[in-house]
Amino acid sequence: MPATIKDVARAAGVSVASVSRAMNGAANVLPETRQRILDAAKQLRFTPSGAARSLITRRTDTIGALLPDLHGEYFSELIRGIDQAARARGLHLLVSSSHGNADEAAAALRAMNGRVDGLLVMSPHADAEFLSHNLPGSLPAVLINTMIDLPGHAAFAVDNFGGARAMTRHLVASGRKRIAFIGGPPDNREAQERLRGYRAGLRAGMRDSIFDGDFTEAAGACAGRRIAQAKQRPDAVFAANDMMAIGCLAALGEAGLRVPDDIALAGFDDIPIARYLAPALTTIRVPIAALGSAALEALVKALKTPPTADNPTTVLPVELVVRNSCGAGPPARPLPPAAMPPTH
Amino acid sequence: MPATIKDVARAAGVSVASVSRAMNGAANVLPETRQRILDAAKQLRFTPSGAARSLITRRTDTIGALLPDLHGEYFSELIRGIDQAARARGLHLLVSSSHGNADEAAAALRAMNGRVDGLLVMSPHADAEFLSHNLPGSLPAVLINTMIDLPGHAAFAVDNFGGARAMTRHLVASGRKRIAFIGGPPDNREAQERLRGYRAGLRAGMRDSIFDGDFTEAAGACAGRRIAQAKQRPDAVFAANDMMAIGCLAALGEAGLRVPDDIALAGFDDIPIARYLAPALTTIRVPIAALGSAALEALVKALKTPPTADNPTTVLPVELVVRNSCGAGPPARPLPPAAMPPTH
DNA sequence: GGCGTCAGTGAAAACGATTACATGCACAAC
DNA sequence: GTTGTGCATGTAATCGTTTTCACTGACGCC
Repeated sequence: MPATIKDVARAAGVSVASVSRAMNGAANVLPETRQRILDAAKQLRFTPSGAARSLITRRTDTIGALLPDLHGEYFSELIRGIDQAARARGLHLLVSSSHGNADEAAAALRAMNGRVDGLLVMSPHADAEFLSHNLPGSLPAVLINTMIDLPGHAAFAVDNFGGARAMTRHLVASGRKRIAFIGGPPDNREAQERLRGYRAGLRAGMRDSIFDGDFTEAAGACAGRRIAQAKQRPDAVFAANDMMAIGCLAALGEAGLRVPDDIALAGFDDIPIARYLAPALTTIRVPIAALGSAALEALVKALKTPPTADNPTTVLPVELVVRNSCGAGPPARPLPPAAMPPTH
Repeated sequence: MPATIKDVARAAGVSVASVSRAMNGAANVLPETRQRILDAAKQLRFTPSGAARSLITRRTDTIGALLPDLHGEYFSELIRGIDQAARARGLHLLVSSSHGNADEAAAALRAMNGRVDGLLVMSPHADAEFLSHNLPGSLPAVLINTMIDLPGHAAFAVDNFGGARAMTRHLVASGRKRIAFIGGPPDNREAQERLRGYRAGLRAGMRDSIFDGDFTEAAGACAGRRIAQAKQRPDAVFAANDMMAIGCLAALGEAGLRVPDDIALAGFDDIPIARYLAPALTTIRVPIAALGSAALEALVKALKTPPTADNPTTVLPVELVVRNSCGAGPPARPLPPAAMPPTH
């Protein structure tokens, strides 16, 4: 049972009001009294209860993040970006993840009520109807990587379409004639956008050639094997994400194909592994951490001026990173980058 | 302004007590009344305030995690393990990270008071004195990766010493004669333990050969260059973590040395990149996610039976993963693993 | 000396839930 | 008819803060 403000008041021989004033640095407290209170507080190891405080102040200094999954690089980077921006603002982070179905997601959403000042929502279940039914009260929320437009809520996404189109055009421009595409999960928004971008990037007259995938390495390997055995073998493969490109690379290697000489390979995401592969993977760099930061900044803004009527979905630009796996990259192996902070 | 329990009570024509009972599934509520209340609640989109509720129930169903840093694989895996165990227990996660100094860490700790039921602490500042001064009240806490023994708190760590010793012994056993070690930051607990393990693993009579490092890729490259030029060149390098091994590998390659023929290379951590390097990196697999899960489980236990007097620091075993970079691994490139869940 | 000003402090009302206790009612038993 | 029992419901206390308002002296001014 931690000490309460009453205990401190009693110990210092003052009222709880004075303790509150002294702790929060209000001006109108006699220096001597303040010192007495502070001493008592320190001795009792008093820490104000966040629950009680936020009940009355109606602020929690916490923002909630509803995330789909905690696996892999993507999440790690995203939460890093969010945390960085949050810390700069003195905000805490309440995370909730991996909701198998809409009901779980709804429960998570409701559990956040009264514990957070705003919400960052990135969930496959977060369509307009879901949110309008389950968002408690008028809690400010910012949407991440969802293509829906919900009035009153800002939204951020990555330019999956533009990136995929740029990559496809790059492969076309470097002389590849038959470009295969390994797709992501059919119900995944980002996968859909990347597929769309791939199609848009093909030159008029080029036939598309699509292999099923699900963003996993195993799916990439499976597609790679099929590609290696295809009658009219493609001379380039564009995987909808880097993990599938990795799996594909292994399969192509097993089939005796050389990358990039026999066949070019490209991915999407630029996960850290990408530059260490042999050959280093040409891919699209996605500013995941920036996505998180931008979303949080927007949320903070929405916290101050609640009802921003319009909500343009902000699309963050991506960057084509050309490495060796498509034959057009720098010849040498990558040099180590500038100093990085220790990992742990 | 979200609807409160009073609004629901008024709408349903009952008292707040009945609303509370209906919402929490208490038995003694007339089915008809309950339905009326539930309807009103749904229509008003009522969600109980977490702050108010936890103020009176003295439970938050949330645990706080005080982490040193959010960079890289290590954190990502740790929080994944924590989250997984937490979700299985119906607990939420409040994360706080990157405290440059002890004061910031203390502030973060105090901010958690009243918002969490227990604490997972992994912080360079978390020594016995810091905790006994700043841990609010008698908040249950579990320590991660700190070597201190704090009465009343369970602690978990990874067997850095045993792992480093096992790796060194493996290199010795495979015939390497001069084994160099690239160390981590001198003030880092884990780095110290790994260095100790390296020394313990050398055969009697072998001289140790230590190069400074700081867990970054750049430091590994720097050490690699010095190693390549050494008068009595080592025939094996053991880097205190994988990132440094990666940097070292690049530097050795630039110097014209072949791994593992001219020189063996080993790392520590088994980050995902490790198996994709050319050659694939021999390393020590660290069960980071399991570390997080185990710590959370222990915390949950401490929540139920508060004052467990004894607190043996539980050391989680690590695993030697032999790949090609030390010359003793399997010849082929790794096959893709079994299916993995999508990353996003 | 009476009176307004002001600074320091305390008393008490919030905040939104839970829950112990009281109340009222219906029904059965005597 | 009185009383006891039990159930559904309401009343009010409670959690630990912040904050408004009232109070008390001290002080300066006329």
